[in-house]
Amino acid sequence: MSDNAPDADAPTASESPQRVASLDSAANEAIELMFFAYRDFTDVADRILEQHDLGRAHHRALYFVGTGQDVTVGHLLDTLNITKQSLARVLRRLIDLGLVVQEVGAVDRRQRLLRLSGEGDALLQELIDAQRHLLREAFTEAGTERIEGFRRVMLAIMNEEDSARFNRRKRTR
Amino acid sequence: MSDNAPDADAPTASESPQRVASLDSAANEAIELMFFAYRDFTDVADRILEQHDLGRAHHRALYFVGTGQDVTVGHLLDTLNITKQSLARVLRRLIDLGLVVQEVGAVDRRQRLLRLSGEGDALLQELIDAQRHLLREAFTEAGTERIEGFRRVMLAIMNEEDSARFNRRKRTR
DNA sequence: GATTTATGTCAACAGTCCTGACATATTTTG
DNA sequence: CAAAATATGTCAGGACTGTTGACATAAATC
Repeated sequence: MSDNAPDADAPTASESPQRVASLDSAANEAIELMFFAYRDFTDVADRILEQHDLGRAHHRALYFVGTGQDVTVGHLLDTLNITKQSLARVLRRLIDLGLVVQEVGAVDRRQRLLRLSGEGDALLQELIDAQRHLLREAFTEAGTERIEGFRRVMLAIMNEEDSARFNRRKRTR
Repeated sequence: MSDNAPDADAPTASESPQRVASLDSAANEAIELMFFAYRDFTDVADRILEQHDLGRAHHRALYFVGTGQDVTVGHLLDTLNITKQSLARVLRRLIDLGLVVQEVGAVDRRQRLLRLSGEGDALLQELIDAQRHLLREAFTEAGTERIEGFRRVMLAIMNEEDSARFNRRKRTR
């Protein structure tokens, strides 16, 4: 049997059984953390959306239209990872409600540039405020020095495509 | 209650504008972190579920049946926050497929105690493995010393009911 | 001019969630 | 014990969001 005495600071590639086990149990716990935290995070927005008879799909479209610049239908399809038809239904509703407006692209006239109307922006801000408020309270409760740990882990959970997109979006703004 | 450095969460009169602003921008960023990380986290399970023609709802039911003990229909309704009808459909499918079995409660014979069959457990393990693997890699990539920050923030994002349930579940196992 | 690209739309189907009503068996309570 | 409460199951019907595949138009590109 191999010696598995607790070697708390063995820094090398040698993964001690304990270290792997604790990584596993942290990961097991994290499966549930993801479930419950995400549910409650979306719930605060859902409550607002309900009042406007909109769903999560509308929220997502509104969000990425409102926080991006020169967002086209194609960009949105890419970001949301849904089909044209799914998006079309959602976008149609938002446009009919006057929350999103379309403009013919200046450079490429096939494109439809999407942006929020005043009303659309007001709703989006309401949604963002609610989630931002929840997260701010969480950061304060957890201790602001823990934000970076949260942030790095969340980034690492994303696949490359998404973290790349994420950084691209961040840089752009 | 508070176990923090004096400076970490002094919510007193001295909230500097900078501090609030950086908290806000961290929270803004976190809105997107939640979206992308959760999507990619669920994606690894979705790919497996697809092969069995099951959806996320089945995954959740399977998960909480498999990781709990003496799980009843009522418990599941409570944990999942869905209606009886939604659960019934999902559970019916899992039972018909032989992944979940029911037993009449020993103490209360109105209850139906739910547990996984061998097949059900095998599938659940496959799902858990996939997500655990993703999370382990993320922890390693982010640095294991950051797990605690992630963990605390996620716990703080949850509402009280869920963090209480969460801790109850943990203790129970 | 032919092809590709960006967008829109139609039809049809699936999964998941909801509400409300009603039925049955069992336990608890007055 | 009879009545009320509880745990579960089921039916009807509606809403939202996602899918596939086909087809149409306008504009850009080769």
